[in-house]
Amino acid sequence: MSDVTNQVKQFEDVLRADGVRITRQRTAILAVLAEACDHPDANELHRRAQEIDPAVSLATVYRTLSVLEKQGVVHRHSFADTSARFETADVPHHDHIIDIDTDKIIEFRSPEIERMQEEIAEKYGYEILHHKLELYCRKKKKKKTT
Amino acid sequence: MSDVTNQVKQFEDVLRADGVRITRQRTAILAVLAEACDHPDANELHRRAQEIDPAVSLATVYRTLSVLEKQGVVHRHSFADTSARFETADVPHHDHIIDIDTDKIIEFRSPEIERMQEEIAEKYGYEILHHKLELYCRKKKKKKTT
DNA sequence: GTTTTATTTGAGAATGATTTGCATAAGCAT
DNA sequence: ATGCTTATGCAAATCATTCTCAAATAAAAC
Repeated sequence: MSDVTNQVKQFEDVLRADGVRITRQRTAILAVLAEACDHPDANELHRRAQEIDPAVSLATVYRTLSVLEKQGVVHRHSFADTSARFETADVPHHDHIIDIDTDKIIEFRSPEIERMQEEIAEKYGYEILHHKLELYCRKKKKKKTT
Repeated sequence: MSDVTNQVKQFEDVLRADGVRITRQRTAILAVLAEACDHPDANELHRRAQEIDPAVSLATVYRTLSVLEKQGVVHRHSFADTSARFETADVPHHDHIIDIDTDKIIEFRSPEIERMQEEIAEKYGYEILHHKLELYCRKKKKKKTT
């Protein structure tokens, strides 16, 4: 059984455990999310989901994404774009470098930064539920600048 | 001369230096931004600007905010809300703790975290143009939980 | 201070993303 | 299979934001 199929099953278990019904369209959307290695927006997810099952409407994509976000299965991002972008929440937490020229997104982890975040929150009497760290960057030129 | 008046003049100088015209409505919007200690959205800025000068339309607020952002006079944020929120860029850079229960926003600085961000970007061959660090938090209970 | 000229403005229409109402379809516990 | 409840599709509604265009007005030139 492929990783994707397996992951979809895992997601479905999480949902079922919370009384969320597993429908054809939700399975299709979960499959798309599981195999996406980028950060697609609702429209793109809709396009991809329809390749698996044409009976998926855009409204359902939006509704499903909200459900999945509430269940903690996906994360919603709003980078520089106007539309929200999504990714599965199963991978270990990471933050993002956004290449402002190419829109390419690089994921990175920094346990040290996260430790410091905890310290800061602690200082103000808060606990962190989640956080967002985005570095908007440009490739460094090696020699002469353009 | 009040701090606010003074700051508005400073902003105007920056704009003029770039050939941006100083209009009644822009002055009003700058004044509102200068005295705002929260992070208002365009609608709220519009409401406040109209108290100073009723001849400020919402479209102009949006247009002006775009100009000001381009000039580096304001920063645009998109926290959990749907609408963008703004603050003047004159204060030293800082990041935000967002209280998810009360929506209250606390500003903090961490030169150490910023140093680490630089290291990470460097590792990938990038230079950071700007960044965004947001901690979505909840107040810690002292004793028993609710 | 008046004229010139390019910008800026207000009002509302247009857009794009996301949500919602409602009648129908379909999960899932029994 | 049956019934109850939730999910779906479609289209209309919302929300934030941008755009169009004629009229107003800064700043520059006289």
